[in-house]
Amino acid sequence: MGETETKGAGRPRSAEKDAAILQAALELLASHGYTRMSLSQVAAAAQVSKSTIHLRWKTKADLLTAALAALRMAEAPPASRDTRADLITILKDFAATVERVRGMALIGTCLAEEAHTPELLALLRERTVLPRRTLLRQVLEQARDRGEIRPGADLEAAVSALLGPFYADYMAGRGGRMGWAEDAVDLALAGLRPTDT
Amino acid sequence: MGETETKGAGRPRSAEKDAAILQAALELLASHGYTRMSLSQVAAAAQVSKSTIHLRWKTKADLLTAALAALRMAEAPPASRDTRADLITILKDFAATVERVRGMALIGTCLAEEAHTPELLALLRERTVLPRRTLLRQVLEQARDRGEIRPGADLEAAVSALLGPFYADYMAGRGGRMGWAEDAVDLALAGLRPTDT
Amino acid sequence: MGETETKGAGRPRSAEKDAAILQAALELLASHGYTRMSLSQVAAAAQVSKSTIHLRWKTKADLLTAALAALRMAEAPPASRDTRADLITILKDFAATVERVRGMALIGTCLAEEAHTPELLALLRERTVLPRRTLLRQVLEQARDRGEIRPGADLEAAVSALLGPFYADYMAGRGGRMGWAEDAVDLALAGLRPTDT
Amino acid sequence: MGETETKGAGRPRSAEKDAAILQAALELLASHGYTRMSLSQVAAAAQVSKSTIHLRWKTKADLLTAALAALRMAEAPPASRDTRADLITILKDFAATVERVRGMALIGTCLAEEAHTPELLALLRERTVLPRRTLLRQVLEQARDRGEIRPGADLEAAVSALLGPFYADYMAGRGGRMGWAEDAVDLALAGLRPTDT
DNA sequence: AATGAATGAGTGTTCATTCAT
DNA sequence: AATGAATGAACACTCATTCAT
Repeated sequence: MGETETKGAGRPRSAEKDAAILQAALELLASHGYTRMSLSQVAAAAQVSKSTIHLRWKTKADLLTAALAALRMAEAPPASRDTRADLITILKDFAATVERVRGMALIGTCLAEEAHTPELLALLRERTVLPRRTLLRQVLEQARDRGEIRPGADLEAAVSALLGPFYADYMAGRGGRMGWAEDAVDLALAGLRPTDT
Repeated sequence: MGETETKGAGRPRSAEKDAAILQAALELLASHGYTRMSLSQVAAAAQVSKSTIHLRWKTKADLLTAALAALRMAEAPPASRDTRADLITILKDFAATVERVRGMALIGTCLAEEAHTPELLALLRERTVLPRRTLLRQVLEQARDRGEIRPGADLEAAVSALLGPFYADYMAGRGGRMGWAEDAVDLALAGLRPTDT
Repeated sequence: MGETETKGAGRPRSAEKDAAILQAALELLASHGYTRMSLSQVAAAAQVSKSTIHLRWKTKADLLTAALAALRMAEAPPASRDTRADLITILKDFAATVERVRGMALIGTCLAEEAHTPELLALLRERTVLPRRTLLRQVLEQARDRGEIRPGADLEAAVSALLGPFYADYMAGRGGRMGWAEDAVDLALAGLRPTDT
Repeated sequence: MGETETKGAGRPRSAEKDAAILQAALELLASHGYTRMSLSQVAAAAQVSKSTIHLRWKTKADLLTAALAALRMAEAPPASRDTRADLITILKDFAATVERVRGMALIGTCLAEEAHTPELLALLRERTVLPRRTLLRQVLEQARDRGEIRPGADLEAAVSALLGPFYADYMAGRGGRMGWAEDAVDLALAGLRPTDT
C-alpha cells in the first residue's frame, strides 16, 4: 500500500512513471478509443519506453483496466437541505465531469468493448456511475424522510429518471442543452410528490 | 428495343451478396466494434471475397455507414388512444430492438468513434433514435390535445425523460430490469399532469 | 490486313476503341511506368471497360507491347547536303520527340522492365532508336562518300558519339541544355575529319 | 562513468542486419524495379522480419533511398599522366561497375520513378554519375593545362561525349561492345586537339 | 529497472485477371 | 462485342508483445 510493498532487490520502480503512464492511457482511451489508441502513443505521451509499460502491466487490457480503476471516486454530497437545489447541483457536476474528460467517448468505448473486455465497463460503473447514483439516492432518501416524497416510491428508478435525460439528450444530439437538469429534477419531483389525491 | 436505356450491361450485381455483406457488417460492428472488426471477417461471414466488398463500398467507413443506414427507420405508431399503454408499447419495442441487435454495443461503438467517424453516430441518430423520439412525441402531443398533459410542457424534455431511464439503467448495470418502462411512463405522466394546483 | 481480317460472325471490334486504348496505354506507360499504371486507368482514359482491353490483349504485358509497337517509326531524313546542318536537325528532332512523349521515363521503364518483359526494350529499340540511328548513319555515309569523313571510320561508333551526349547530359542533370546538338556534331565531325596529318 | 552520455540503452541495433537489408534492397531494386520489388522480398533475402525493416526506415521510399545513398561514391583517380590511358581506365571501370550491379536496370528504375520518387534519380546522380564525371573532368583539365587540349573547350560537354556512347550503345543493343571506350576517347581527343588549323 | 531491437499476425486496399450477362 | 461483377494474391504498413542489453 505504501511506496515499496515488497522491498525486493534492485532499483525500485518509479512512481512518477506509473502515474504518467496511467494518465496518458486514460486520456488516449477517451480521445481515441480502446483499439485505436496504441501503446506507442501512451509511451510517447508518458515519456517512457513501451517496454516500461509492459513491465508493469502484462497486456493492453490490463493497463487500461488499471487506468480506469484510478479514476477518482465521487465528490462529497452537497448538504443544503434543499432537495431540488441539491439534486440539480449533483446533476450539473455530473455533466461537467463527463464533458471535461470526453466522458461520452469513454463510456462509448467501455460499451463497445463490453463483449471483449467487460472489466472496463464494470470499472466505469463501480468508480463513476454508482458513486454518483449513491449521492442522488441519499438526497432522495432524506427528502422522503422529510415527507417531500411519496413513501413507497422506487428511489432507484427515480435516480435513473434523474440521470437518464442526460444520456437521452446526448443520443438525440441535444447534449449540453440548457436547463436539462432543472427539467429532469422538476419532472421527477413532481412525479414523486406525496398525496396526489 | 424498348427500355434499353438504363438496362445496364454486364453481369448484374448480386442482391443477396449486398444483403449478406450489410448484415454481416452490422453484426460484427455490434459484436466487435468498429476498429476490432475487419473486412476479412465481414467477407468470411458473408461468404464473399474482400474485393467484392470494396467493389460496392470504397472504404471500411463507407461500408459501415451503409450498414447503419440500412437499419430500419421507424415502426408504425400504436393507435389505442390510451396514452399510457401507447407509450409503454413504444418503449418496450425500443428496448427489444436494442437488445436484438446488441444495441448498446453498437451505440457504444458509435459514441467511441464519434471523434474519428462522426457519420456513424449521425446515422444512428437519424435512423433509430430520432424516429423513435418522433413516435413518442406524437403520442404526447395527442395526449396534450386531449387535455391529459399540461399545455405548456416541454415535450422534447418529456421524451428524454421517457427514454432516459433505459440508458441510465444500463449504465448502472440494471439493464433489462422488469417494469422500467411502466415506471418511466408513470413518473413522466405524473409530472406532466395538468392543474397541479 | 484490312479492317476485317477474318470476317467472323457477330459484331466486329471497334477500331476506334483499339486506337484509344493503345494511345491511353502509351501515355500512362510514360507517365506512371509499367507497374504503377493500372489497366483501370487505361480503361478509364480510353472510355472503355477493362474487359474490353482483355478481350483484345490477354495480359498487361501484351497490351503494352502492342502500344509500344504502335509508336511511329521515323521521319524522312533531311536532304540539305550540308552534313553539319543535317545532323543537328536530326538530333534536335530526336530530343524534341523524347521530350514530347516523356521519353526518358519511357526509356527508363523499358530498361527497368528488361529482366521481366524484355519485349518492351526490344520494341523501343526497333521502333524508335534504330530508325533514328539509320538516319544519322545515312548522312554520315554520304559525307564519307563526299570525302568529308575519314574513309575507315567506324560510323556506328560515330552515331553513338552523336546521340550519346543526350543521354549523358540527362543523367548528369544537364538535360535540355542549349547547344548540346551543335557541340556533339562539331566534336564528332572534328574527330572524323580526314587527313589529320 | 566515462562516456556514458551517448552510450545508448537497450539492445544495440544489429549492424549485420542493416547491411544485409541495404544490400538485398539494392539488388532487388536493380533486378525487379521499384514497384515490382516488395518489402517481403527484401525481408526474406536479408533473413529479417518486415518489421525490422520498418524499424529502420519508415517507408519503402526511405529504404531504397538509403540503399542508393550507400552506393560507393567515387574511385581513386588514376594518375599516369597519360591522358588517353587514364580516360580509358575510368570509362572501363565505369562500365564494369554498371554491369556488376545491373546498373542499366537501376538507372532505368530511377528514370521511370522520376515523376513519383525523384530522390532516387537525384541520389543516383549524386553518388555515382557526378563523381565519375568529376574524375573525367580532372583528367581533361590536366590535359588542357599541359596543352593537349584546346584552351577554350567546353569540358563538361567533353565529359558527356566520353560517357555518352556507353548509354547510346546500350540503347542500340550494342552494349558491352569491345573497344567502345577507346573509340570514344580517340574521337573526343581528336575533336579537342588544339591548333586544328 | 529500463530501454530499444525484433517479431508474427493482422490491417485496409489495389490490381490483373476470369466469369456471367 | 462489350460490359460489370467477382475474385485471389499481393502490397505497404501497424501493433502488441517478447527478447537482449
